[in-house]
Amino acid sequence: MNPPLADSTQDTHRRLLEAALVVFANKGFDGAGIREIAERAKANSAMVQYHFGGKEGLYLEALRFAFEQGPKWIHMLLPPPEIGEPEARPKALARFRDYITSFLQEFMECHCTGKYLPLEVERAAHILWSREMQYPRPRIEAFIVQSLQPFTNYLNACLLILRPDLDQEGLFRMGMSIHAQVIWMHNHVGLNQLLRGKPYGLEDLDSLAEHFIQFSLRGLGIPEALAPQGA
Amino acid sequence: MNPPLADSTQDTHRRLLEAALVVFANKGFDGAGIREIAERAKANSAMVQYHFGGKEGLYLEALRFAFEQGPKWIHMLLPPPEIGEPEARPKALARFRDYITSFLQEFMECHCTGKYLPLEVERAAHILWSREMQYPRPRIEAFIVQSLQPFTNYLNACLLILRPDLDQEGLFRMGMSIHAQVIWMHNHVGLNQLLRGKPYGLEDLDSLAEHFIQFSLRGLGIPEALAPQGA
DNA sequence: CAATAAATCAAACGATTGATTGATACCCAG
DNA sequence: CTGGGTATCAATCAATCGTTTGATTTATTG
Repeated sequence: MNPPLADSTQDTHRRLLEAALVVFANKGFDGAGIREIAERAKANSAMVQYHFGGKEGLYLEALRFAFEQGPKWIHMLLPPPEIGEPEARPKALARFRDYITSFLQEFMECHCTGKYLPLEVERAAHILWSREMQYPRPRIEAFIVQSLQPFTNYLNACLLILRPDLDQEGLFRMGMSIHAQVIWMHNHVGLNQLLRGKPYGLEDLDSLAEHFIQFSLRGLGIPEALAPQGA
Repeated sequence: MNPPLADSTQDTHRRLLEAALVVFANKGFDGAGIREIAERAKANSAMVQYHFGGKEGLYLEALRFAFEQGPKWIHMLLPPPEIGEPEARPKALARFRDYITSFLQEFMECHCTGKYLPLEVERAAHILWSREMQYPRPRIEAFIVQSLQPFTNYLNACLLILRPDLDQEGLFRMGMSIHAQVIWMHNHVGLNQLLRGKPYGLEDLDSLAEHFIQFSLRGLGIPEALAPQGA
């Protein structure tokens, strides 16, 4: 079945996926043509039906493929502290710093250099991700929410300790204000470049992360939050 | 020429525009069909070529139409204070409050009730706006930046006074962190609803605006910013 | 090697796309 | 009424769409 398959078998499958990622990202679902995708993948257009059951199937698989890239890094972070844990507060503060930094770093590394995939493909994955986040295709919504769950959970766990006085709605709004900032970087690369004049690059990573951290900690109303380097 | 034209003449023109707004918003440029737009507008599909020179022309005009709705309210606000002006600081603070409040109010009123146009059309205008902001079509970029100029200018004028110590890049980042929050509300209505469980409505307007204002003022590092009601 | 299955391909299918055409209805000035 | 410009319409155009087909090549197995 799957494991012992030869090279070329899974090869066109994979090539189609990567090509689809790029073309779908550049032209959208309706704007992209199966023939163009197949041509870029150096495959026959009929292979789309053979491997994925059609254009829609290819799109879904490409999305799944793109979304797999995302939540990997968050599981590499130290877990946020539990509620009753000793030293919970400074730990939560450090985890919060890690979260913002890693989010920005992962995104910018993928966007500026191809970290996991060819640069073009990786960029396409980001574009598809953010596009579906804004206007999820029908039947994708549940998948989107599920893919975002690890992120919202991680941040929420930190906030729960940093601001134990807030109710659920208050926490949600804080999370919104914080996530909005980093996701803005993620979703509006082109617009940022237009407004700023020059694009952000890897060299801006540290200072940008520090800005978002400081702004958010102050916004959160956390008194102890001044040293640039957390534990 | 234009002024003395009869009813039905400009009528189909307008009907086509509104229908295009909705269909383009729902299905994107490539997903939308001329025939569907014409049918919704109760017009012949050939009228698209006659009035707008083709599908692309209709899309551009629909965008222009949608974008005209936007920058109206910002010119109704009191102008931000000049640099040397007396009382510049408290004035800038008040203008900042007005800006955030009006931004959110305008958007939510348009989204929840149709303020200027039929609700469906107005929602479509917002969708088109945010979509083009994220992935501007070729030849649209300049138009986008130009449409956003009044907003960035207004906020920047306030920040320039509230944080005169910051350099250009520092101001840009503050503007980013602030705008990201309110535009997040604007661009991710559906996602917010999914994550929160229930959608935001007009009844949340005041408390939401207050949250964004407080969070941003704290994030800005402004000492005097506590009273809910500004001058 | 032969045989079965999986994978690939060129070609063509029907449907739909945006655009075009030529005729028709309308309106206002002469 | 007549003439000319504007607006609308049904019908049609070539092109492209996603999909299907049937033959062919490639890989796997007995």
